[in-house]
Amino acid sequence: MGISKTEIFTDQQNEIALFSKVFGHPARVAILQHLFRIDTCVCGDLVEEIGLAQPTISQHLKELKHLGLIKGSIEGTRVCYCIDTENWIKMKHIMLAFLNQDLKAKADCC
Amino acid sequence: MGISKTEIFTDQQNEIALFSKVFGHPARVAILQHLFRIDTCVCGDLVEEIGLAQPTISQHLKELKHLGLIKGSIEGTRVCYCIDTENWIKMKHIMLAFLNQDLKAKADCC
DNA sequence: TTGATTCATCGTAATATTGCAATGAAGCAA
DNA sequence: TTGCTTCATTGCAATATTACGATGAATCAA
Repeated sequence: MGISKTEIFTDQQNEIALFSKVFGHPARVAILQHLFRIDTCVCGDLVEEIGLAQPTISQHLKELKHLGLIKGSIEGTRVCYCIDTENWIKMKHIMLAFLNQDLKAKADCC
Repeated sequence: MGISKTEIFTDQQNEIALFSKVFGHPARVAILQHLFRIDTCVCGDLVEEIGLAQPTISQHLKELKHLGLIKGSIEGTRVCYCIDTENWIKMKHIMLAFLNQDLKAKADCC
C-alpha cells in the first residue's frame, strides 16, 4: 500500500528510518557533500552543481530542511544554505548507535 | 517521475543512497536490530517479532539479502537468517565516511 | 502417500517518490 | 513603475514502494 506501518515500531526505529530515507537519494547526498566541501553558505549555484532542474533541487532542499539537517537564510533574491551542524551531530549519534551494533555482537553463524 | 537519475551522480553517492534506502523503512531497521540482539541465526520467528504479514517480512528480508547485509541458510522447512558481518562492516565504513564529514568542516555560518 | 509447516513468489491495490514545466512571490535595478 | 533574477509552489505524469491474500515449492512426520 505504499504506506509504512510506523505505529508498530519504536520511536528510535522510526527515527533511524526517517534519517535514512532522506539519505536514500543520491541528489540529497550530493547536496550535503557539496555543502560540507564548500564549508560555507551556498547561494544559488546548487542547481548547476547537481544537475537537476530547479524545482527538483528545491524539493530536495525542502526535505533536508524539514529534518533540520540544513538551514537557509534569505539574502536579497538569493537563498543561502548550509549544514545545521548541531542537528547533524545529533543525527550522527543516532545513526552511529545503529551502525555500531556489530561491536556488541559476536559473529555471523550461518 | 519516480525514477532517480543515478547516472549523474558518483558511484559513491549512489552507494550511500542505496544503503540508506534499505535502512529507510522501520521494519528493516527492526529486523537488523533483532538479528544483532539475538546474536545468532534467527529461524522463522521474525514474523511474530516484527508484526507484519509473512509475505511482507519475506520481501524486506529479500532486500536486505540483496544488499548483502544478511544471509540465510535453509534448515529443513525453516530458513535461518543472520547478519553478514563482513559486508556490514564494509557498509559501515562507507556510511561513516559520509556521516563524519562534519569533522573536516568548520561550522555553520547562516 | 497425505497432511502440516515454513518460506518464497505472484498479483494487485494503495500510497509515496521523483522530476519538471508552468506559475507565483519577493527582492533589486533602473 | 517595469523588467530581471532567484527560489518556492503547484500540478501532473511516470515510476517505486509497501502490504497482503493467494498460491507454489520444499521439507518433515506419520
